[in-house]
Amino acid sequence: MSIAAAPPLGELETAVLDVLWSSSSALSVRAVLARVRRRPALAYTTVLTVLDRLHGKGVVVREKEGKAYHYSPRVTREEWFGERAARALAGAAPGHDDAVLVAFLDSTERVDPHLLDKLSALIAARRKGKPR
Amino acid sequence: MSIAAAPPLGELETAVLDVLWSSSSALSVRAVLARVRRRPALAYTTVLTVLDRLHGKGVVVREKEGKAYHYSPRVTREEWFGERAARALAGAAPGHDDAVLVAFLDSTERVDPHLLDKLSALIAARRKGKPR
DNA sequence: ACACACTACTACGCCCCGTAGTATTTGTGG
DNA sequence: CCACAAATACTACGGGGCGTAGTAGTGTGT
Repeated sequence: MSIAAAPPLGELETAVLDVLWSSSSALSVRAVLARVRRRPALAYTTVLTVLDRLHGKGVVVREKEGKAYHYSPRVTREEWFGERAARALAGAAPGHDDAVLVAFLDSTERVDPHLLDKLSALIAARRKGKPR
Repeated sequence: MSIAAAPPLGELETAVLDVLWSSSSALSVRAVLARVRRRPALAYTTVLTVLDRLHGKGVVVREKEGKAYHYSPRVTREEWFGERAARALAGAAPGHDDAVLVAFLDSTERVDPHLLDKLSALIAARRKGKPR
């Protein structure tokens, strides 16, 4: 479990989420506002709305800290992207042969040849780690 | 090369693309209309518009076949999904450590444990094939 | 040349997102 | 315990994409 559905996010939403990911602790609206560099600067309420929507989507959690809410991501950046990639791969075709995987490897290699090495290494390690 | 940016598609657009992928040959608007089962049935022009937009996005190609255009996907379903997954993985973090990959493997395993086996096998095969 | 089929252009409502103003609540200092 | 500042909640609006489709234009066969 972990991520429900990972809804597609807008550009500002992603930027805000990125700010949260970059912080080690939960942030208030004002803190997020200060860290999102935009020209011209966003209104306080704009950031509030974005955080609220993110909260509504279940992407971030919040808790009252004194008088203000502090927001933090519900999943790590790694989980977020990892989940996305896995979904893209698995959602390709339920009955799929290996073609999708081959295409995936092709694309991945094109982007960063080292990724494949890391992947196979990690898979191997995982097998050793929990050989069920 | 191959895919430019892979824009996000709507639900109907995906369905239409799916019809094209399911066909071995290029299809006319009417042919697509016949294969997209919807209740109530779509209008001819609706399918036309969707195909036109897909064409505008560079997702499908078309060529005149007699008096009508025949449409076909520009990339295979495998390339499409493979590219998506690769992008999701690589786009995670430019300076990324292995955490994203680990998360990716976790999610993948959760969805279909066999995928990991296939992946490592394919990577291994690829190394043999072109041991550059 | 004319009918008919196909394409191109135009349109409209809905929903999401960026953006932000206004109204309401709430914590805290005095 | 009350007023006030700060934060939140509610509301809004324009733009863009998408589902949906009507109407106008164009080409081809007979």
